[in-house]
Amino acid sequence: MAISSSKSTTTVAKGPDNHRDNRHDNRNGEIDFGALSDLLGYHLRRAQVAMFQNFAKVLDDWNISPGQVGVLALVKANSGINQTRVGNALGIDRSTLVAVIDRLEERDLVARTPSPTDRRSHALVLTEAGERYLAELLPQVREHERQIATKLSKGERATLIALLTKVGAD
Amino acid sequence: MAISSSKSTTTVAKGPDNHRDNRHDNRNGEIDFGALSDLLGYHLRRAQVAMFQNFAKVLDDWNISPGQVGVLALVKANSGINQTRVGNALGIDRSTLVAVIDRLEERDLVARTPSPTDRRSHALVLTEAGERYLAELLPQVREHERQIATKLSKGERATLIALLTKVGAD
DNA sequence: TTAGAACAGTTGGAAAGTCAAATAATCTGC
DNA sequence: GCAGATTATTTGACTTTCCAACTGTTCTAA
Repeated sequence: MAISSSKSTTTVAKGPDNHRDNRHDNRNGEIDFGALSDLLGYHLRRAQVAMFQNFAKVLDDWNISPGQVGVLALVKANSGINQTRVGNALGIDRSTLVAVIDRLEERDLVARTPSPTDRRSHALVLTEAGERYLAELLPQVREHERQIATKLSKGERATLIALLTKVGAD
Repeated sequence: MAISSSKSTTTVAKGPDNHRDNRHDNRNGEIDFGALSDLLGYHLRRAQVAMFQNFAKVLDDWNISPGQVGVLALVKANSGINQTRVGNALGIDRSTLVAVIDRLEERDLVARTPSPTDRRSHALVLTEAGERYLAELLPQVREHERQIATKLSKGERATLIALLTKVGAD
């Protein structure tokens, strides 16, 4: 466990009752990450937070989330794909996708067209506006990736993606 | 993210290399990942999804989320810490933390005690029950980590954490 | 051929996340 | 000493995510 927060007992309650004797004065000192510092899940989350914040900064004007970019890119590359397959590819529950696609449809970027072969499913396609929007969006997404990539060497980035793929494989 | 104690067989959003779901609807075969396949953000999300699903499987009985584990571990290691500092340490917005701690407080795992030095803030502490709960919980969290770690060599795991730390650094 | 299993999409309920704004307490600079 | 800035928490509106349950459609096996 990490660096001890050396300030421990300086301000332990002077009141009559201080049975909580493990309380530290934690206003200014270093935080002890305790069990967290060796957990992969914790570091994964921190990296994702940094990633998301940079995405939000670079794509501030675009009114779009990383998940929506995923949907647009996937529908572009697989025109006519259905919602369940999009969800599987992105690791998103199909029920989640309903509202996401609702919003993209409201913005006229994606359309639900009737599948020619299965009346249960919708064939998703990009609209003309969606094609144009994505064409202008992708360079910004790549700029975001480029900014994150400055934190790593080229080899490190490749290694990271390879290791993440191993962890992500089902 | 609702971890809730769902005993039922969870409908897992399958990964790109899982071909079992094409039993009767093979029309569209392979998915083209288009612009996504080279995006770090995409691979980060896939890894996190896999991580989360294993967490949910191993800690199914515990009715707790990864974020709640983070709060408990941090409060344990920094007794008396305030909410803002917990949020900063975990990369969670302070407003998000309000409801998270509300729930932990309802379950009598954490208590908001008055800070002896600042009447604006709450000094967070584990309750007795919270101490016991965390002591039993942590071995399960480590088992979850161990299962994920089987996908990587020991060196790969260390490399991955080091690279994620670089990406996550402010 | 048809009953039942499997599947696609949707809805509803909840947790977890964002940001903006409000309130209250503390700190700072003159 | 006090006005103004800053800080800590909370609330509210919203998005994203999950699961469970439901409708309607398609497939499969007796």
